[in-house]
Amino acid sequence: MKGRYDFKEIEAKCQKAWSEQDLYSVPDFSDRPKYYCLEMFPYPSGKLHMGHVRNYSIGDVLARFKTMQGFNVLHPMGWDAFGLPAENAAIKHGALHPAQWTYDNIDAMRTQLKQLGISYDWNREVATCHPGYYKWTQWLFLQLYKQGLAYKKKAAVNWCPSCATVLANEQVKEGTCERCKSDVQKRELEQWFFKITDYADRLLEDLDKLEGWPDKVKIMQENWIGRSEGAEITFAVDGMNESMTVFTTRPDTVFGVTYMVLAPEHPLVEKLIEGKEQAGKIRDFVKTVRNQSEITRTSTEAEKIGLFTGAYCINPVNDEKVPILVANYVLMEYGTGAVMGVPAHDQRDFEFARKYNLPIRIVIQPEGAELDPDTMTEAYDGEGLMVNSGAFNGTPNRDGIAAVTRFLEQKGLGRGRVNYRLRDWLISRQRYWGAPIPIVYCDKCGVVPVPEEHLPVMLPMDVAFQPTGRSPLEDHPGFVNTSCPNCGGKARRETDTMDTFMCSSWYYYRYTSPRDEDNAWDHDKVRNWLPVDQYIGGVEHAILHLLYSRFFTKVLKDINLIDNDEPFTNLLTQGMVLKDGAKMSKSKGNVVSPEDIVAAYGADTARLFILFASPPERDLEWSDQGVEGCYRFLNRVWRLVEPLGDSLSGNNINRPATFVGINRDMRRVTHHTVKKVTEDIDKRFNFNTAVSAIMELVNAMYQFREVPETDREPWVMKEAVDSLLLLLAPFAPHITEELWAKTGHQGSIHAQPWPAFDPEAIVEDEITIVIQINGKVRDRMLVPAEIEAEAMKELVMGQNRVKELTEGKKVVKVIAVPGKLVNIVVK
RNA sequence: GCGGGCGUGGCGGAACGGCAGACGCGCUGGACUUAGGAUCCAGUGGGGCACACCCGUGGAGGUUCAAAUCCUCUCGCCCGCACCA
Repeated sequence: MKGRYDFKEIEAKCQKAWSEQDLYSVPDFSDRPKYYCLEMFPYPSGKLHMGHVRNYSIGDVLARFKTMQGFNVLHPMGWDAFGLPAENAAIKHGALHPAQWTYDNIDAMRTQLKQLGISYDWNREVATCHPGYYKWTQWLFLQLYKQGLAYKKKAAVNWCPSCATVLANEQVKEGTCERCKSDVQKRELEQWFFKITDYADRLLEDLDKLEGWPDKVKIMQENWIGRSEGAEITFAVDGMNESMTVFTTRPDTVFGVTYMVLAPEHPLVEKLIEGKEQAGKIRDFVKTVRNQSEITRTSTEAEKIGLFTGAYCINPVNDEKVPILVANYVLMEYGTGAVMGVPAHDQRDFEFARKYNLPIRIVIQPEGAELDPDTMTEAYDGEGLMVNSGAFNGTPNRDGIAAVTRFLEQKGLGRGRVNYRLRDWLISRQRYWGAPIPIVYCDKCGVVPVPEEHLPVMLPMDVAFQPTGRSPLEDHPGFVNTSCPNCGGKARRETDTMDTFMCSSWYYYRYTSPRDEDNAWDHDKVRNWLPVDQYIGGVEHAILHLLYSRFFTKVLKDINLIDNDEPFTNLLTQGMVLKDGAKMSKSKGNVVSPEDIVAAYGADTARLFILFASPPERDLEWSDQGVEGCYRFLNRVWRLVEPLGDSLSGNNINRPATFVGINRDMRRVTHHTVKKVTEDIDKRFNFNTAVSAIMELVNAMYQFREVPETDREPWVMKEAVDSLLLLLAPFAPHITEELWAKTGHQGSIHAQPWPAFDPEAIVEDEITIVIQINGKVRDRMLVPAEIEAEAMKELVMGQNRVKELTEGKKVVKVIAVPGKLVNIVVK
């Protein structure tokens, strides 16, 4: 027995060599076709977790595979390095600056990634908290500002009391902060927004172009954008020079309006109640609702409460006077903040009307049934003919939608309108550790964007971190006080920083020009590399990061900074890593540390297990015994290949003219494995079955080795060994590199071309087919592989066993599937 | 409530509508050993003396010569959204 598999030594040696040779650096332009393989960059939280290992192992297999297939592969890594944890750590540990904390973590995690042997081009590393990066984040803000896509407005926004900052809608999950789970509150604040709603339609329509994205993600984005077609209708307030406009998807039911409802925050409320006896009660109600957290406010179970304002408005289609209410279930943020109540045909309105004894009027009558407002138990939202609707009586309601809209348009009281659930992206954050918004406020000139040549607006390092709930920047006079770029007078800087999702919306462009000091990126390089061919990451970003990135890309295309209109051609969303059926977490105490696994078994084993245990989209159940199994497999490979040394590398190994018997069989397995592994990686991302196939190859090679030496062709063994190492290389890059050298090859295995299979070698002479009688397997037989259906039938019907089993029965039908089976249907 | 996904051995998981359970783990037996938690060989869905045969992919129907796979209904679990007018 020669040397054993010493993964520690091998992995350290390989990583050193790769680094010294700069093996994974990639030129921007090449004769080879380009392939951009990208994994979502991590937040440098401290150390890698198994989810990272899975994400980056998947990406690395693809990157190495595509490189071996002859592509010029861009495979970069960086750090989503601005964010709250750094700042919270500073508040907690006083002495540690967020920058220090972040860069320490980056160093630790970079080391870990290198220990995993991931083939990144580290020359392109970026960190979003570096001034050389956030200069361009700020620059991009200015570009959006120039386009009128960045604006400031006062609005009721989501406030997380624990994170002490506002949040975008996308960052609120079920009324709670997606980061810390605190109940989110509503606050009336002036904040910076990006006009993502301007792109709602394009973001929606272009989902159809994304054939390489999982349907699940596309559906989630579609639902999030939430397009709905309908109409806006304006109702005059009775006796006042005011009006209220509602959005409805059912203008065909407008004759059924029996009341109107305003959101508590609606500006009209105060005007309507002023001087009325209800005023006090309503003001109290509005106050109570406003103080409710998002979660109680929007819960489906929350009781619907409404109060009559004392005011009425006039239904424009029939001049009826209907009461105006204020109710907690109407949201100011959606539509116009006001709705019309049609209890007969909307379930919510129905329940509300029953509760408050509001009239119910049928205006859509289904065919073959008679709705009765007094006896109906739920709203009817199906189709039918319009009734009680004046000139529209008898119109099918589907036609009525357009007809009523047209009628209102003619009278100037309404118009067709498309509404979106998507709201503008709130990007201000009242926190320190982020990119400062490059805006200055001047008493004379107002809001002034920082001139591009003044960028970056540096984030000061000398700030005090106190849990005050205010951004430390506010208390930093040196930062706040500045001069107006316009008039030179005294001015104040914006002290809010940008949402970190802004930093991550464009990093994949920066990788093409990571050190460019004069441009966010080089246009030619971006044109060459983008879009990303394969993007890999967790499904938790289905809406957030992936929607923002699509938005950014469309804006950048519109201002001719890039040519692509979608950022990511193909998307792979990997499943979670579970232990004992649950997500790994400190609180559950079921965390398996990548460091421990790498120390005990090596990076190759860790990678192999994670790829073998489950297909990538599915959740993966961690198994220590499964890891053991992969470690055993690599040892098995080692024991098979290592003792051969360079015995197969000499010139004395000649290719035989023909292959017969056991040699032919071995070759068939080798070439079949090449075919299977290639297809599993390339077409299906089924790394688990690819690894299985490689294991089968190894099993076959062990069998082959047992054959007397006189019967074996060394050339066949050499072919099998070379193929095995090449196929395994993307999965287990270190052991294969070492064995590649030991078996007498020159150069890195990772620079070799991917093996091709010979279709001739896979061809079988004879195959076993299945004989079924009435669909049940009854026998098998060996037939020539190329046999036709008719000949197959004849052969099968001549079998003794078939004769026995069909004796005395009537053969109704015989189905023959060449290469597979014959099914005899008997009675 | 709406939308999406998933249910296959003891476990992770394989199966272009065509042999259910590849591969791995675990388990059982054997070999080699001072030893075995190394390695190698054999077996391993259930029933059954059986290499006959029967049953078997959450459940109930259906389509088909043939269904884990397609269709309908149903149960269970997971994920996303959630008063969106």
